[in-house]
Amino acid sequence: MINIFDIAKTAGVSKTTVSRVINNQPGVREDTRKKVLETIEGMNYIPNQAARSLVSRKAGVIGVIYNEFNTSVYLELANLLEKYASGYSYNMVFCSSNDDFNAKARYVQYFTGGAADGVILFGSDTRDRELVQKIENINFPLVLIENHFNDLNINNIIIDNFSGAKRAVDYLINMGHEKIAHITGNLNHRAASDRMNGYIEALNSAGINYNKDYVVFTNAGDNSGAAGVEKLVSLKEPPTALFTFNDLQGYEAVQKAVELGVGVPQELSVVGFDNIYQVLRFIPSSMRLTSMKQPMEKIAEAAVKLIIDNINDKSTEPKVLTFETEIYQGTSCRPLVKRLQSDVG
Amino acid sequence: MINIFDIAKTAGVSKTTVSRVINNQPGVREDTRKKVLETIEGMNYIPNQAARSLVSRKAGVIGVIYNEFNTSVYLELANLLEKYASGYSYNMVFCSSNDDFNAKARYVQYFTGGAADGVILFGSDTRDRELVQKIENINFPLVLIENHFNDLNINNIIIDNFSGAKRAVDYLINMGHEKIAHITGNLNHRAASDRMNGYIEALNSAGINYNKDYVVFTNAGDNSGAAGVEKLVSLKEPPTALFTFNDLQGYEAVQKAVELGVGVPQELSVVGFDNIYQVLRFIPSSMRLTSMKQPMEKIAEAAVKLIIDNINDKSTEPKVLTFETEIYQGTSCRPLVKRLQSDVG
DNA sequence: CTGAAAGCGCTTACAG
DNA sequence: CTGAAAGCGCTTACAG
Repeated sequence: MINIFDIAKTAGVSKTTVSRVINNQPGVREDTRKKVLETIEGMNYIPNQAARSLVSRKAGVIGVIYNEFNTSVYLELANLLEKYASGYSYNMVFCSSNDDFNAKARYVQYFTGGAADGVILFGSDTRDRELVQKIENINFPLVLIENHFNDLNINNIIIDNFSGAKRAVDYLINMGHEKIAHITGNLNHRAASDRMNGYIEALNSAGINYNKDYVVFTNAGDNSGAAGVEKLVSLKEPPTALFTFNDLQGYEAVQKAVELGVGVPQELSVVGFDNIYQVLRFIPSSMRLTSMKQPMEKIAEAAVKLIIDNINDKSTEPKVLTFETEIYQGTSCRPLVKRLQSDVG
Repeated sequence: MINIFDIAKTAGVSKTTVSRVINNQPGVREDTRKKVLETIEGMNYIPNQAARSLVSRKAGVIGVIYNEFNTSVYLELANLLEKYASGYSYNMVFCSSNDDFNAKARYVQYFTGGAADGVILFGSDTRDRELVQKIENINFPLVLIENHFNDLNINNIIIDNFSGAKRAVDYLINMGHEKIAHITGNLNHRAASDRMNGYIEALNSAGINYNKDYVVFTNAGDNSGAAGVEKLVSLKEPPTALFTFNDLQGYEAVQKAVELGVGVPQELSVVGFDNIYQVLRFIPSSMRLTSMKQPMEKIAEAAVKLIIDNINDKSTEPKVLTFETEIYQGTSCRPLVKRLQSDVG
């Protein structure tokens, strides 16, 4: 393997000069620089990353840990993170723990051992607490995205699920709906309980009574949206609108409702959460679910800024940034008023 | 930052002994090992990755470069690569070039500079040639997946698009179809021309004449499937079956055909390529496209094995491994024979 | 503008 | 079973 000394010898200069050229530092005569660059090019020299970061004490890398690479709104986030990091001349590298705690611990050790200058931990997993604490113990730059260790006082970027859910249900209420159902996620997860509470708050604010028949508790697993809507439409007084914990349940609910002869949006308006369609936009579909959309660009920008600030000054106070969702109006909702009028008329 | 010397001093042993413990090497008395481990734990010590790889000349890392993280069948591949690498005690780290050549060059430099022991370059991009050659010049372990620099003699894992396409069209022929159309991809790309040639070969083998009206040339862009099928169904003698370059076109074609009053599969059978549904399986849909499926597990396993073999022995001859696709039978095809019989009856 | 020397934090022979 | 010493390939003061 060819190293900086080989280049120095061939170019007839010192290692120091080669180093200056590699790092684009000033104080090298133009012809010297040129000669060195030619030698580097000619000998296919690539500076050793390990040696560089060992001595400079920085890797120029931000590490991102995912639980899994899957088709979700957070896949888009990866590309955006890279884009913003690139603007700060940082490399952004990703890994997937494949939902294996040991693998995640391995990647944390890898990054915190100096392979990265900071770590972004993405996604919610209560088992992460121990790892998060380890990272904090060594005062290693860290940003969480969508995680909830509120007691830990760390950089965290979160989505305002409560307000988003309230806004979703307000949207339905403003369309004249009062019989509004909710299919929950796993209420042990913060996102699910927040969305559930937003649903309740919207009803309360509008003076609509909470009807326990209209709330279907699920763990957000496969088929939970379909099973949920099946229960709801079989009620004596079925709801005219439905807010689901996420889009998967929303799409499932739409499909199942139609199968059962309940038209969407004619007889049932549906609002989901996440607007996953932005990831799936290439899949043609006649139905576009109305949903709450997360501001991915802003999230990526903030995450990168936060981690870099933390890298540059390790004594900064941790920040918690909250982002609001906005409604995407698809084709799965319609005002209730008009139907009542035409029924009367 | 606390280092191996701090641990050695506190534990009352030498750095060498600490190193042995860190690396699980034999030749350390059990109580010594225990004492060292406790010291490491108590002082939150994490070995410096840069120093380790500088001296050991290995990173324990395989780098994977994507053009972009997006919702495709190759997203699943990422998780599988991690899984297999993990089995060999390698970390698998990923990066996205965001389709920016400079960014890709930066990541190549990063990995080949010692941040990784080998690189897997994923996806087809003719601009990659220069980078591939650079990596080859320094004899750095490299595996391409689905790329086609046939002249370069490098490790490559490819899908047999020709045979796959032939098999797809054979499937339609065996159902009694003869009027079989094809919507192409961008024929400048190897995958597209191979699939096109497989289509032709299937027709030839069955003694069916090539009908140029049945072939719609596209660049596989948005709406190419919809536009293609629109042309086809307006022919005097419209085809009874369609093979599309990929699933996106397939799904588009199905939807557009139905919109135009052409039932799928009643009046038109459609076969796609890639079986992207395995990535999208959570999206409920009443239609499941029949498609050619790539053996992702085998591809991931082979890629990891190939790169590790190359890391362990840099003088091995490059291998080109070809994988066959298999048909996934969805609900978008049906035999022509039955319809003819019922038409007659 | 250029270079000699020290040192980053480890692992690896080597010696005992 | 344990440790002293050399050295991996760089960058960073420092000196000139």
